[in-house]
Amino acid sequence: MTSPSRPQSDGAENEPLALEGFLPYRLARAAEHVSRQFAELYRKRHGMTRPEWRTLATIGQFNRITATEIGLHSSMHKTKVSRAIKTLEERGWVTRQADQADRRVEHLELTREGRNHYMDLVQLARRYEAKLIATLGESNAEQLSAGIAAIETRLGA
Amino acid sequence: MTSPSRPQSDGAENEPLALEGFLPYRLARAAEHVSRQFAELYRKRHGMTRPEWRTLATIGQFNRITATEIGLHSSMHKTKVSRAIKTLEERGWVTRQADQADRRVEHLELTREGRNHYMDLVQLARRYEAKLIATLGESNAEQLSAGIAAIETRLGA
DNA sequence: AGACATTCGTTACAGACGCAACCAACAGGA
DNA sequence: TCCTGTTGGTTGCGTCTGTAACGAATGTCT
Repeated sequence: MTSPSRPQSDGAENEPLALEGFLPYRLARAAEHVSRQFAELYRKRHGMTRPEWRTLATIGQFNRITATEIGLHSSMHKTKVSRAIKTLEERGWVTRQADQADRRVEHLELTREGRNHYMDLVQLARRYEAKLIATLGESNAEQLSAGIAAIETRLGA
Repeated sequence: MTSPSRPQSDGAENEPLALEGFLPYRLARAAEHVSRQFAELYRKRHGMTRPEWRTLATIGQFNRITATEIGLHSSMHKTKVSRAIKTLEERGWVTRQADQADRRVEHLELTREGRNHYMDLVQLARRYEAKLIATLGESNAEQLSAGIAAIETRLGA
């Protein structure tokens, strides 16, 4: 197994990189696959885009929330949030309420119709997640979750 | 612990979904963070975009390859690949060679300058990956890798 | 040969994206 | 009060993206 002409500790510095084994690439690919698959579900059923789904999910989770807070909680740029809110409002799923103390702020809530969609969407999400975990296997899913958790921990820093 | 009014197996069907605990969201967020962080490195150093990095990495890995094969290997849409090749060619990092047998096909190779950038890029990638793994901790990184592997296994299906 | 389907790669187009600039509103100090 | 800086949210603009359509070349079947 020894290879005198090239030390094993070399790290193969002059050899090509295997993209398929490169962790950032693998992570991106896996995430995109899952995202696409799930997005296809709510797109077909509710005609929503990814920013819209995240926005609706966040408002539904907190009942009453501002645009800035949505961005923070769902990791979206404020322009994405702004545009998602606009279309959700035009669709009659979300209402804006001016803040009396600070007139820059608008509080967002779901309409009855918006809440109906939200509740259906939550079921859809739970079913997809359960199916995903079942497909991967409980053990693999837990490893994945632990790995992501490590990244999340470093996200603040 | 019993709760007669709502069975425990209910799965909290009528309760809001915590976005921050939803696996597809967590995966997407983690991947985007890592991608952004790494992209910042090769953007600053080589002025490359993500599709360009993947394209260069794939050509470098195989020495001689066609556009379609690049798309397959790097999980990119053919229009992305086509545009990335175009800019890399304009930059003088990639050359095209017509296939004699099938004139639809073009074989791509790196120029000397392209290979220089590629080799530097590979070092950059290896360093980033090593730093990432060190940051997460070997154990967490291995769990992440195993979780991703489970998704990759299901990617063919 | 001829007709039809498929493949390789490019491009026109419409939609989505983020950056930067912006307006309106607040906050704080002089 | 005035001046300056900050914050919430929107919008203009250039860029990137995927869909669909395309031209050219090849393969296949009759």
